[in-house]
Amino acid sequence: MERAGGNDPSAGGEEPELLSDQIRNVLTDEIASGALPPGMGLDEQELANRFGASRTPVREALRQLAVTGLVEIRPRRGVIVTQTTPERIMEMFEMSAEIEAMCVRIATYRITPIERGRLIEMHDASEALVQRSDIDGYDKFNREFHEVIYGATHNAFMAEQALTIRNRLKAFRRTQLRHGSRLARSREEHEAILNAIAQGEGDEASRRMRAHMLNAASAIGRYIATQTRKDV
Amino acid sequence: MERAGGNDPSAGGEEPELLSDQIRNVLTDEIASGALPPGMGLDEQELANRFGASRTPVREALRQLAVTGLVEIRPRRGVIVTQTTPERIMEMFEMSAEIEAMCVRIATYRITPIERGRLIEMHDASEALVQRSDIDGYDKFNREFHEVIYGATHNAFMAEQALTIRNRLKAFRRTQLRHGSRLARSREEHEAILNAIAQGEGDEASRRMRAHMLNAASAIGRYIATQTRKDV
DNA sequence: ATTGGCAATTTTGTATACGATATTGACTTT
DNA sequence: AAAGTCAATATCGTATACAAAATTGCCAAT
Repeated sequence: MERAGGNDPSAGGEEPELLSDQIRNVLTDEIASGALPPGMGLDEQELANRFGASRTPVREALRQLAVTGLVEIRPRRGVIVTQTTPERIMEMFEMSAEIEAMCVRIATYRITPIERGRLIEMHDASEALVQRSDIDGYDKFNREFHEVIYGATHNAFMAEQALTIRNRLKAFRRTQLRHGSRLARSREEHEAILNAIAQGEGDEASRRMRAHMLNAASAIGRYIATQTRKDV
Repeated sequence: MERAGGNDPSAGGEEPELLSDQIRNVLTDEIASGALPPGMGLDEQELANRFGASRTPVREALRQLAVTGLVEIRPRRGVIVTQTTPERIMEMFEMSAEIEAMCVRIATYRITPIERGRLIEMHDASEALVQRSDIDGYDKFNREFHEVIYGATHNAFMAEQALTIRNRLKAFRRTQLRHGSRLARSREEHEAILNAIAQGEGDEASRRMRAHMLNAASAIGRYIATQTRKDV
């Protein structure tokens, strides 16, 4: 999606940060983090006051979030944080798993030695994180690991889409790797994937990636099943 | 993307059509159809005059289109229709092919007899369209055919995403099936896919779908390669 | 003739204003 | 007492107003 869902203040061009963009980014984070829970109504004037701005940039931000699906706009009835049912969350996780599987399959056939080297290097370094049970550190590594794979598809559009979907799931992945055991398992799965890549077995890498993603998702799924029951 | 890129005036709820939504839909179509060519600047006041509205709803529409990637906003420097390079178009086609392949694979394992019956029925009816060389008719059938497959994944989120990507490629698929021969070939490929589905061979259906999509894309690719060279 | 800088103009980004629709609460009626 | 109706209020959608930044055109200087 271009620089869309974009928290992308990089891109050398040195573009000015518009108020509406800042507001959009803050709201994105707050929704993803759960600070603004699903179903909560978002009053334009109220948000405007909070940000010290007028309704105009707030409105623009909300409209953009609606395209992403983060909020829902009912004409003349206000904006609410999208209520995501457990079923839909599971659908999103499945989609995410399939996308990752797709990416790794293509990446297997196109990855360069340099990229593969970087993956292996990152993977090696991750062992220390597991032993330290450094959850936040592993989380960061994990994200980068998957992003390198996106890049190795050498299809920028695909990489963007994959990242967009992954980001969209961030809100629900929050509670994910909170067990050290999952950390170690995750790393083993990464290794299995890397082996398949090294042997040029795209389909096998794809299957292992799908399993990897669904393993991660199932833990969350059990949590969500109990957690979101309240507002369904 | 929810009801995002959404020309979706259905959804029983009977929501009022906002000016900003109407403008967004019109602009979407005009960009997709090429009436607003890539690189063209979009002046807010000018558009407002054209639609007999003020700048406010026009701005909201443009901001939403930017999220989709149809237009590009350079802060304080105006809005232009996104310049899509031939490379990127090919990337989008590849992504589309992979998504379709992914969907049909999952659909193979989950499709209901009723859904399969509908696919076969549509496929049978399409023979007449081929013989008549009814390109527009076949185009419509083709879209529905693929949408039924999306639905058969029984993953609404996946179906939405697939449709969003497909719609986004509409602009570049315009010149596609302009040869009767491609029409017949397309139908044969559909049949091969249906056979794989019938036998429960998800991976095979997936491969055939990928080939089907890439066949369609390659014809366009050759066209685009010559056509878009002007503005690169 | 070309390039550099400056002023005028245009256009964007944000703020404010206004009309219309939905929501809320009280009151009446059964 | 419960339900329906109507008025008051609040909030949304759009229009207009204003300030800041970028583009454009002109003039001068090399």
